[in-house]
Amino acid sequence: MPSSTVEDYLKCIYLEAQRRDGMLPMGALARAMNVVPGTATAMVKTLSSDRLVNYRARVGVSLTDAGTEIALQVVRRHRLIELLLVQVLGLDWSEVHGEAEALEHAVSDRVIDRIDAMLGHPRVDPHGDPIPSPDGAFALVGTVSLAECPRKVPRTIVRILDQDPDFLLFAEKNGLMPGQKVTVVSRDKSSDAVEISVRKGKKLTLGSSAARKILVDEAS
Amino acid sequence: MPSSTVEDYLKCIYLEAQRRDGMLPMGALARAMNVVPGTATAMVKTLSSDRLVNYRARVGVSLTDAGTEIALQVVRRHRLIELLLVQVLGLDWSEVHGEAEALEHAVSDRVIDRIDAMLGHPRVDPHGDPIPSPDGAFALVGTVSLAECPRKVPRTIVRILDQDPDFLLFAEKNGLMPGQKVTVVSRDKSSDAVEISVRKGKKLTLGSSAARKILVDEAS
DNA sequence: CATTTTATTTTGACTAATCAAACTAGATGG
DNA sequence: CCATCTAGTTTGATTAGTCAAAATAAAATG
Repeated sequence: MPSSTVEDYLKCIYLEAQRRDGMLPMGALARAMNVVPGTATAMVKTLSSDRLVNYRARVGVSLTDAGTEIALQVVRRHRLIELLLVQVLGLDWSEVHGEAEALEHAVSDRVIDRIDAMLGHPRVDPHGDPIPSPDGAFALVGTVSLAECPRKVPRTIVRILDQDPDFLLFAEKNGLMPGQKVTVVSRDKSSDAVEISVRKGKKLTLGSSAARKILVDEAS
Repeated sequence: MPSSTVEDYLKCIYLEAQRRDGMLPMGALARAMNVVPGTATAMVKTLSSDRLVNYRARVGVSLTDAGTEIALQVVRRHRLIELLLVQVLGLDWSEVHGEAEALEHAVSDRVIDRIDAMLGHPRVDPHGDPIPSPDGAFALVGTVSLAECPRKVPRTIVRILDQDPDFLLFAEKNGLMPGQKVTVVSRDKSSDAVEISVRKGKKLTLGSSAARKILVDEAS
C-alpha cells in the first residue's frame, strides 16, 4: 500500500497537471507540496522506480496509468468525504477541504463505498468538483468561467475552483455556490472587473482572477 | 501535536493498564503494540522525557496526567467514530473497531464534536464501551460478567470486552449484544461451562473465558 | 546460594521523509 | 559566444520509528 505521503504526491501531480500541459515541472510540484525542490526530486525518483510516474530530469513529471489510478482513488475519497462532512455532519463547505486532507488517507474502501451509497452515488462534491467513480471515470460537464461566458444570459454555477476557506466564505456570503443562478452584466478589460448579478438582482463586482474561479454551465 | 504513533502508545498503555494494577510491564506493552521489546523501551523513554508517562526501568510504565488526557481524547475519538460508522453509515459492529483504528488519528476536534452532537452525546459505543466526555469524564455503570453474576436472574447486556471480529460476529448471531436480555442458567466449574438463555428462551453454552467478556448490569 | 531462565535494555543498523547548502545544466541576454 | 541567472539535482545530515541480536538484571529453581 502506498504511504499517505506517496498518495499526496500522486494526488498533487494529478491535480496540478490538470491546469498545465504535458509534464509538471519539479518546481511547481515542490511549491504545491510545500517542500524544498530537492525533496520533490528525491520523492519523484522513488515514485519513478515504483513505476507510478514518468520522470525526465530537468523536464518534469507525469503520472503513469498505475499512478493515475491511485491518484483518482485519493481524489474520490477526498471528495466523498467532503460531501459527507457537509451533508451529513453539517460542516461548512469552507472548512471541509482541510478536514478531508487528513481523512482521505484513513478511510478504507469499505467505508468509502458506504459513504458513496448513503449519499446516492453523487457526481460532484460541495464545490462542484467531480467525484471519480470507483473505476476512475468522471461525469464531465462542459463549463465556462465567469471571466469568459457570454454576458446578459443567466447561468447556473456548477463549480468553484478554489479551496481557500476565506474565498469560500466570501463566495457563500454572496450566494456564489453551485446551483445558484448568476448573470454577467458587464466586463471591463482595463479595470480588470467583471460585474455580475446574483439572485434577487443583487449586483457584485469581481476581479477577473476571482471570476476565473467560478464556473457556470456552458450551454445556458 | 503528538504523532499517531505516540497516540497509539498512550491509548494502548491506558487500555492495558485498565486490566492490571499499577505499572504496565514493557513486555505487555510491546506485545499489545506488536513491536519487539526494544522498540517499546525506546518509545517509552521518549514519552517519558516528554512527561507523558512515568517509566521505571525493569518495572514498567504508567501514564502521567498529561498522557492520560491524550489517551482519553484518542479513546473518545475512536468510540465516537465506531458509533458513527454503525449508526450513520450502517457498518456491522464487528468491522468498526479496525476502521476506527485509522480514523481516530485523522479526525479533528471540530469534526468529532459534530459527530458527538449528531449522535446525541452518546455515553457508550456499539460494544458498550464508555465514551469519555471532552474533558475526560466517564459515565461509569456497575457491571458483572456472565462468569460471575447470580444465576436464574434475567440481566441486560451492557458491554462486550472483545473487539475481535470473529467473536463479535458470533455474539451478534446469538443475540449477545448490548441491550439484549440474558439469564445465566447454570455454571459448571469442572467443565468450565456457563449455560445461558437468550431472548426466546434460546439456550447456549459458553466457556468461562467467553462468559467473562460479556458484561451485564450489576443490579438487575 | 549458584545456576538457569526470562524479561528488559542496549547497541547498531535500516527506511521514509525531510532540509540546507553546494553544485550543474540550460536558457537568457548582452 | 561567453556570462549570468534560474530551475533543478546532489550530497550530507537529521528525525521518527522500527528490528535483530548482544548484553544484563532480576526472578525462579534446583
